[in-house]
Amino acid sequence: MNIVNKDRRMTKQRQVILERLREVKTHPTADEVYAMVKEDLPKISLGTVYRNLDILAELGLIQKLEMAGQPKRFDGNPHPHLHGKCIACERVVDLGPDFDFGLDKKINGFKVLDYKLEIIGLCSRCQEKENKLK
Amino acid sequence: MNIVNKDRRMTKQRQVILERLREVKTHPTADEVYAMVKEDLPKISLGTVYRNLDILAELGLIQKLEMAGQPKRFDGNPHPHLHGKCIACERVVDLGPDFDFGLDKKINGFKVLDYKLEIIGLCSRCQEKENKLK
DNA sequence: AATGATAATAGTAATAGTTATCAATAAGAG
DNA sequence: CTCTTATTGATAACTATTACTATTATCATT
Repeated sequence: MNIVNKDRRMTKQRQVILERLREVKTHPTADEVYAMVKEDLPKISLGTVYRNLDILAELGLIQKLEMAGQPKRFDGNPHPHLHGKCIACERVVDLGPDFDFGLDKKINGFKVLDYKLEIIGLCSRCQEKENKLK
Repeated sequence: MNIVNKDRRMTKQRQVILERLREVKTHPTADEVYAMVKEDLPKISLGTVYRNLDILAELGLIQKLEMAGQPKRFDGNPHPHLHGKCIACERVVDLGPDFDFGLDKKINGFKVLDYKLEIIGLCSRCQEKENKLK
């Protein structure tokens, strides 16, 4: 594993968290990751999960999604892409490549360095359900 | 006051919270609103502030800003507009009218009903400071 | 393979922000 | 003025997350 350097060690816990997160296309919360990983490592502690999710995000191996007013979610795919939050089923789904919002430009004198775009709506699955009810 | 209806009463507390929030161009947190309002109503409780901020937002008289990973902030201006979060001074500043992102369209089958755009960068004040240091 | 420095762990306490509970109070319709 | 009940202050509870600490495990160096 190439994430090992003088400051970081690859522990079993860190490895399993990363593997598990990569296997899955949902965007689990720390609690959900905890539940998933406990299947392999029943003795792992929740603090360890939080710590490692932060470290893995810091290393750029995963993504930390901070949705407004909700628990953070984690994405095994580290490449930036757009996320949609379904108001019906509460799932967070991938919507493909992010917009090129354009960084380093200015809006009203404010220098844009980064941005977070959160799409809220209905996933295709819930739209179908909605249509059947009519 | 026209906010009064069969379910809502205009209490002194609610009134002061609204007035105070309207006077100010910052985007205070619930705690900060609490401090501001206590000047007029020393006996008000924090719970009352939270409750009324929610109700006022629900009535469309103010805006609740849910920034990713930070305490909620409140805006006395209920009209949608873009906000920028300065990474240097931590202030939230108004950036003028929001983009017309386009609602009810679909992205990859996902029906867009709403969205939240959060700009992160440097406010003009902090850019000046930065330039002086060079 | 054994050693040693120290990163990481499990378990738990602590914190921040927010929401819920409830008896007492007060808005405002009649 | 009276009555209904929304609202309040005070406080407990709750959720998500971070901090603390003695013990354990990784891994570079022997």
